[in-house]
Amino acid sequence: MAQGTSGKEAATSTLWDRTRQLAAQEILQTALRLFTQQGYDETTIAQIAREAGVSQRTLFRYFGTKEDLIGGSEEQFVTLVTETVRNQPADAGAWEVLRAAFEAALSLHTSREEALERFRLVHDTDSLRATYLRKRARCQEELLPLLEPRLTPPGTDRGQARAIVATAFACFDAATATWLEGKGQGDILDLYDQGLAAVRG
Amino acid sequence: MAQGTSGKEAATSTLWDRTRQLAAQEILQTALRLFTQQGYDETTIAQIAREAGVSQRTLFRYFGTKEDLIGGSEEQFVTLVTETVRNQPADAGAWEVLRAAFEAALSLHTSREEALERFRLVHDTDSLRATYLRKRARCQEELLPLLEPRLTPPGTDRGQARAIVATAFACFDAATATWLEGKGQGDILDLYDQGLAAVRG
DNA sequence: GCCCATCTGTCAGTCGCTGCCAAACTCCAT
DNA sequence: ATGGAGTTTGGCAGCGACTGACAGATGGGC
Repeated sequence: MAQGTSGKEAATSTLWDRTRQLAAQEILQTALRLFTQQGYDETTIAQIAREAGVSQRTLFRYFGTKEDLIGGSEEQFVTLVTETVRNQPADAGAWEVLRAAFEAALSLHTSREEALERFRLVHDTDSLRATYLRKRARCQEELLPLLEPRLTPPGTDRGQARAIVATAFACFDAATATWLEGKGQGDILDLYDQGLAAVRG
Repeated sequence: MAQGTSGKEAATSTLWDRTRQLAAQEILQTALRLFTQQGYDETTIAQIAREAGVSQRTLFRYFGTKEDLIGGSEEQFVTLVTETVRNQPADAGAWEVLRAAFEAALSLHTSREEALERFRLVHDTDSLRATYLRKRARCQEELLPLLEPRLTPPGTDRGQARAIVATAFACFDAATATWLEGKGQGDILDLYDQGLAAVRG
């Protein structure tokens, strides 16, 4: 497909999978480059496929959706959040657990610059923002049963649990929005704490 | 286009506009009927246009997007919320004002059944849910400057204001979700109060 | 009745996305 | 290494949402 790989060190899996992974990476990098260069909506699948050296059909087999080309990180985000919550000590409260999950999720990004770029792309592109919000909503629903046993007043019902989770995510979103507005100044988690403090008096 | 209107009482505007409005209503009713009958994604624009007696092109001239066929109510929702907030007494606090806005928005629905049906459609259809969330986000941003002078601790900054607005909407969403889960039992506003109480408790 | 403005339908085209089929490829057994 | 089995790939045709352009119909003002 692309250049022949001269090196042939032993790999964990078959040569096929390695090629596959390489192709996926190539597609992803091309897509991200074009998105940041000329915008998401202005970049067509055809162009990405052409520049990545694959057919449109193959591209859609790797990533089922155009949004998936940038949404992979969101998928990671969701997975990491739920996983972190699951692995938290049993005596930790709901708010505490959620904060830890956000902290873990934020540590995914390699650099401030990369995080800023990606956040801005999602924040400014309507369709991407919509997809993110959708995934976030699903994540909240998944978190619900995990958090119910951690709620401090035992009389708390499902509806209230939902409100708590929704609030945590809302404050996280507000924090990232403010962080973006300030061009990446300060720490998102600090902004999250400040926002939550304002809410909970 | 459709049947000739035999009645010709004096109207506020020209006959043209009246015809226009009638056609729009016809399209809207047809769309809503088909959506609830066979689902949103399973209903094509072509089908709506055919059954409403207009061309696809005309349909798109009336409603720029398929989502607009059901999103009109959301547009109303957003408008009413911001307008209510704007007309609130100057000494009312942010939380108070937001609650009043939600209450006003909920009074839009004619009946519990209709509200239930529409909420469920938006809640269960991914694309519609995404569009609703997008509009909600824009609404939050518009509300921000209106609420900043109403925040009780004067040292509250923009980031914290954003968190408060986001939390209010999050709790409202949680309330509607819980309301839907309970098949419309109880009052959404009560659920909202309970959720917020759990958050701010 | 006539002209102008507006609206409407038709047509063609773009873009995201999917099903289908034949060719190319990797892998394994012989 | 050779053949067969299972995957993967690319090209093609097609669907559905949506848009621009053009020609024709329609209402309003004279």
